[in-house]
Amino acid sequence: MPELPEVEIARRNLVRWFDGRRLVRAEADDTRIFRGAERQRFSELSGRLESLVRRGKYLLFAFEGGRGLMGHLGMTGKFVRRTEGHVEPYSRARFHLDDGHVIHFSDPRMFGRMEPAPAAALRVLDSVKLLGRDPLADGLTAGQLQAAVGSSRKPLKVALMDQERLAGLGNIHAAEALFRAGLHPSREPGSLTSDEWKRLVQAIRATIDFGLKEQEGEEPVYLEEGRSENPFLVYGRAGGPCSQCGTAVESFTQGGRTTHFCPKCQPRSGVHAPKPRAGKR
DNA sequence: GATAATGTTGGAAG
DNA sequence: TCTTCCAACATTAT
Repeated sequence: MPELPEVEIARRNLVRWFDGRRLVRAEADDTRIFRGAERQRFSELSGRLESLVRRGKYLLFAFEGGRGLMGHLGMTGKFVRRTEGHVEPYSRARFHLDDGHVIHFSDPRMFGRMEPAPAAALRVLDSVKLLGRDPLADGLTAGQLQAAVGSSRKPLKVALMDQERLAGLGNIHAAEALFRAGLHPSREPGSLTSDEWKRLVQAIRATIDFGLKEQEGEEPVYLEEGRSENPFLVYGRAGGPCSQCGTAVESFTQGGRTTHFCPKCQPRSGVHAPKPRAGKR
């Protein structure tokens, strides 16, 4: 369920877990997380973790000896640290460290991905090289946001989730950022005023900061796991009161994903009349 | 049982 | 060719 903040927390945890330690054995099950990649090269990884870079929702591992790994958590992937001998459910790949710990890549739905590649080649992997600016790693100004997203003719929220325009926002955090900015998800990117771009860039920062605070800790905490209440401002609150004005939060489908918004705090000004949707056959 | 879920991709349809 | 839509991936939770 990882979007930028969750992946960044995963990165920080991994850096901490690897700090001062050596990878003594890497092994992975034969599952679809490798897609077309060469799984056997996963087991060639070893030694110190020299760098771990996050680009959007992707993690780029560089190990001693120039070997590397691209990782993506998909919808349900996570890295957890266990002691040697523990059986981790849905563990798909494992890093055995020299301190008795095993870092598992656990992913029940296997939407995540692993691709071993020379460390120097990671940034030019097809899926990585096309990524847009990363708001946290690269910084983001209102002008840069406008340049990246303003030319899209898709609805604003869909454009924000386009990883080639802006890397890292997913369904939850795009909705949250739009709520914070008071912008309707269906706004046309080209119609935003410079004041609205400023509001949006600040909202994106606030959303990411909130997500980082929300997720920090030893274990990845996802919404459905032991989370007593929904920590988000609008996401998942359809039918409930808006946290700001009390109006009922609404939801609709956009770009194949469910979008939540407050009709009062996020007015439709500037929205084109909704295109009549073709009925399904 | 039906439905939907924090992501990405590939192919069909327009 | 470009854009849009949708199924697929595999599992859990409501």
